[in-house]
Amino acid sequence: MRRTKIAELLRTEPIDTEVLVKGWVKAFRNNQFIALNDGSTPHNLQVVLDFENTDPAVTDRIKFGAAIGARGQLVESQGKGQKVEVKASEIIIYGDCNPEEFPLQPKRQSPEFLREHAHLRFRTNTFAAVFRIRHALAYAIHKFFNDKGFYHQHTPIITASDAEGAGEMFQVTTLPLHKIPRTESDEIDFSQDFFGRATNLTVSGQLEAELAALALGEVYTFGPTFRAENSNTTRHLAEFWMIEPEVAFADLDDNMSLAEEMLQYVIRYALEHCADDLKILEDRLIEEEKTKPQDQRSEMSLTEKLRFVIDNQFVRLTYTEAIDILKNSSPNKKGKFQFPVEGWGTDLQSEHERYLVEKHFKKPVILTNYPAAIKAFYMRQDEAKEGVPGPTVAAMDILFPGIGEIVGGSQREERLEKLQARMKEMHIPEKELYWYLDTRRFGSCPHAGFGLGFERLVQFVTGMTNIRDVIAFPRYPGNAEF
RNA sequence: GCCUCAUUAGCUCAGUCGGUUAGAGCGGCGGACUGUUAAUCCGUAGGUCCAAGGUUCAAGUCCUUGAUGAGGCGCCA
Repeated sequence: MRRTKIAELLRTEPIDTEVLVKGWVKAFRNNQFIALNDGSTPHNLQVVLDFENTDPAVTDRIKFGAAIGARGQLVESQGKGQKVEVKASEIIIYGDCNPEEFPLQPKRQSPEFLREHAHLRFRTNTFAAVFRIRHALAYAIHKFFNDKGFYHQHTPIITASDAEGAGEMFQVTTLPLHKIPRTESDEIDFSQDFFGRATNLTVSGQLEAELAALALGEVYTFGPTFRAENSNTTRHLAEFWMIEPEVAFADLDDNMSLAEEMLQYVIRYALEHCADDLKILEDRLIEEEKTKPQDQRSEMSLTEKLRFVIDNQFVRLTYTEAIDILKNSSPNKKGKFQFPVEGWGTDLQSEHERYLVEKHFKKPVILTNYPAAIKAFYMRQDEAKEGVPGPTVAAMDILFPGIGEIVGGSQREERLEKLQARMKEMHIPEKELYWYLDTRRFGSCPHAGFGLGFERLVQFVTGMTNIRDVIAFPRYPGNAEF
């Protein structure tokens, strides 16, 4: 007999048919009622035993966490709480689960504890919901771009360029670490290394994506990204997944519109396809809120927050305008900011970004046209503008409540001379990036793109406050377990 | 990397001013009940108080150092 998934069974409700279900025991009540979950849905199926006619050797093995199968008649439930249930005629034990040794318990456990048991946390309602939503978001991203005519590109994970300036890199080598070969001038002799040169794990697929965009028109990457920064926060990982669209013949406005449309699309997709999982996470957050003092509770529930983002346009304003708002803000005047807003030219602190997003506008904000001095070499240089004290670039950062920067992007500098001048200023060796500059030499055109931190998106949609809880096996300083 | 806080039973946590035998809820185990919904009821076991050193007649409690975890900041997606 073929196994029916619980999701399908609950969807079609084939009453009075013989079914076979398989899953993990979530609860065993009254020696009689098994709550069974197989991961296909957050909902459990109730399996009812005829306890008087079931071998005690079998019932003794029906423990929280055990893997079992149940064959029987699907019938209308006599109890409240579920429409249907399976009257079991046979129970198959696949895998026992000793409750004295199993770290999980049928009760709330802290995210910190579960993180230490990340190999088992999929079994919890919360994490099962998170990882189903993570999948749905990944799928929605591919669907969004595919339906718009974008081509998914796989960019290299091992790269020889260390000129991207996006952060510290992990070195990749096969040289023996206990006996590193040296040149005559006592430098590490990378000519003996696997690739014949120094290599690293990628910090961004952008530069390669640009090459593809300048032929295929509209492309995106969706791959792992590595940063060897010693970051200890709730929104940084050493290994994370990033989506990087790149569009030919697009300017900064097109870029912002694409990012906004994509974010709203995928959030709407989650609301439409993951309602039950979102409900679990929303209820979890409501419970958590109860432990907080009144003034620290959030005004909106999780789904209200998500609806709000898809129903409202993001605010677009320039860095220069943001500085004005911040300078005149009451926390700045009252000296409430830990870092007072000095003036034009310095980067915004996260408390400033949070003020703009969470207090002033109360919605996602796109900040644009940052000072050139604080942004990357490849961003397009703006024309001088009245009221703007210094040179700016066509950059944009999308800031979300609670998460901060979820997207960072720009229109790219397509003019060869301007790009070369900028690289010289920032001491980026042209020689290493000859291939990047070639796109500006041969058929260059205006183009733009951005990077979306996938885990930050998953964080926002699931309401998980720590980024380490939205990726199965997080990598961060001092931790590469599992 | 910097700052703050934490570490007590399997889990979540309480432990007063340093005082004699370290507690609760949940979970586990045993039993009762048998249409339950994190079932309920009764009983029961369970402790290297993070580690090392120090102060003291006396340390879970105070001090020092370290480890681990959390939150904030920086780096950024």
